[in-house]
Amino acid sequence: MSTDPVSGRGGAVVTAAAYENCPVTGLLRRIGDKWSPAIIRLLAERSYGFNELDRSIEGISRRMLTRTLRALEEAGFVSRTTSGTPPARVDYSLTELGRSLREQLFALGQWADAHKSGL
Amino acid sequence: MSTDPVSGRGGAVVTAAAYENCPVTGLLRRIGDKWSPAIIRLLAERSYGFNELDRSIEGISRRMLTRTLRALEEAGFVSRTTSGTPPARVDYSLTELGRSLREQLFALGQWADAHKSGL
DNA sequence: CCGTATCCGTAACGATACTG
DNA sequence: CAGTATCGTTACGGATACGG
Repeated sequence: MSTDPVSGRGGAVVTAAAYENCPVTGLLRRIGDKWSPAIIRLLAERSYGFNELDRSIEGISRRMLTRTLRALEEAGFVSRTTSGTPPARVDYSLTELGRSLREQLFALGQWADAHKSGL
Repeated sequence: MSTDPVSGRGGAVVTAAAYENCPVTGLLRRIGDKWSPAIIRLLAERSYGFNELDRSIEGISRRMLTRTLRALEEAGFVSRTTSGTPPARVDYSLTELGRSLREQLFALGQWADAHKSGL
């Protein structure tokens, strides 16, 4: 049985404790920020350097790029590997978990595209 | 071909215009707020009244319940039907689109449960 | 029973300048 | 190339009180 309130097996009341630990809610809040989808989408094809990502996502600031990458890394979706002395080269890529997540988002995208709602 | 940047067919650069119109991003930001998942989860089983929802979701305020319901209604996921004179009775339930979304979230929940990441 | 109005604190985000 | 530091603005969310 799932511990997930959103999976619908927690009784008739959504308790605060169960909701905080809900995997779906946690996931949605993590990738529901402004830039995570764009980063995941790009890294799905190949690995990127920092400035390269910056240039590839119109409108993002380096500050938010750093913060979002760190968050995705902490969640286990993105891996960061350093290489070389100055000029430093850093490689960002999706982990196995990240690629798995990406497939889920792709499926969600198929659905969203088919069911254009009030967006 | 999808217009969705996250679906991965928009070229090597994520433009601001394409990103704003991205169905996945829009969807994630809409249901990635604090209370939408809880509401959707409850309404998936049956329809609820306002105060009934309020009591069923521990920690939510009436203010946020109202705002979240309005947003979900505007997106087409929730329907709101009034009935009767004071004391007014209002029924909230999932639309067909909302039930469809719920299934997607359920699938996402299965995945999240199976791939416990750094939550 | 079903909300709205107001106020306030926190967190997200953006702009800019600076560093190894 | 790959970031950090600082500052200001805006969005999100909670508390409380009031009205239909």
